[in-house]
Amino acid sequence: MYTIKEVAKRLDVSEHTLRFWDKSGFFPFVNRDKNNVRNFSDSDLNWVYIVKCLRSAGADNKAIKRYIDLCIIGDSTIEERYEIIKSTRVKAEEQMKELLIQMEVLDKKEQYYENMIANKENDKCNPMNLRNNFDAFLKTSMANK
Amino acid sequence: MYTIKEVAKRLDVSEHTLRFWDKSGFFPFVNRDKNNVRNFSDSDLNWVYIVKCLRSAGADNKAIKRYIDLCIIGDSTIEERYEIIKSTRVKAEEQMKELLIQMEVLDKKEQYYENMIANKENDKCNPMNLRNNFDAFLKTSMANK
DNA sequence: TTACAACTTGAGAGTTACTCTAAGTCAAGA
DNA sequence: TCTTGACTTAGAGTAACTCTCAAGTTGTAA
Repeated sequence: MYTIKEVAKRLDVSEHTLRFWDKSGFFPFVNRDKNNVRNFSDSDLNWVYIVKCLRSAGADNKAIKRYIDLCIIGDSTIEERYEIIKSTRVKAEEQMKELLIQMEVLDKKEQYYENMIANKENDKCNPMNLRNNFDAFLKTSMANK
Repeated sequence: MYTIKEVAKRLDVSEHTLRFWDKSGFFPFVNRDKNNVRNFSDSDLNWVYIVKCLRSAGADNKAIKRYIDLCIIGDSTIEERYEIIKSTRVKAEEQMKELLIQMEVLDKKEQYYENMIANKENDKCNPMNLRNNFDAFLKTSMANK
């Protein structure tokens, strides 16, 4: 059995978010002790992890709630649950593709700046570079006004 | 030259979001015509794309604004810009890793449901299955009350 | 020339999904 | 007994959109 703090730590989801998810009806099976404190079982932990996966793969909270409600209803809802999972998977794949392209763009930018910084270091004694630094200083001073 | 609509279409960012980004100071170079209509040049388009990359890679709007302000100041800010790009890249990589694991989880779920659905089809004439369907129907009826 | 359709604009309200704060309950240790 | 710390809820605050609306401009068709 796990407290909300332990679940937060294990699954890297904030306690705030876990309470918010609980309030949203995402954890219908989590028990409370006599002081109303949440007691997460191993299977609850698994459940929370599924919610996390769906969420960060791109499902919105409405879809997640729907999925959970369908799970509670039972076997007759398998097709719709399947559709929710499938469309979430598609969203995750789209995210991945976008991310891959965007990471390449960032890589190029990173390299560009690395070159700039390296050249600056090499040119420390170059009078033109001092001139550039002075221009940059002027611009900065003006921008800070 | 492109209108906001064309930019929205080309870069798959809504017009609303583009106006919001403009209001947030993300497009300091975009010109307007005599009727105050935005006129995006090719280099503006590129700029918007960089903003999009930074955003979906995980930079928040504050960091993006900072990055843009640094670009305007000029060469003296290269180090800080480099740090922003680098940390955004790290965020993108973390997102990727998470997404990969989560996609695997979704794949397994998807397969599980595919099996369930396939078995259901095969067992149409099995009396036990009819019994299960009836149970599911009862549960559904109760849940809908 | 007028009417309308299809654009654009900014202001500001609404939404989603957290994220944080305040005020309170409870149990264990000094 | 006091204090510390973990938990609780309700509700306010925030980020980043997302949408609605009234108003202005332009092109075309009657």
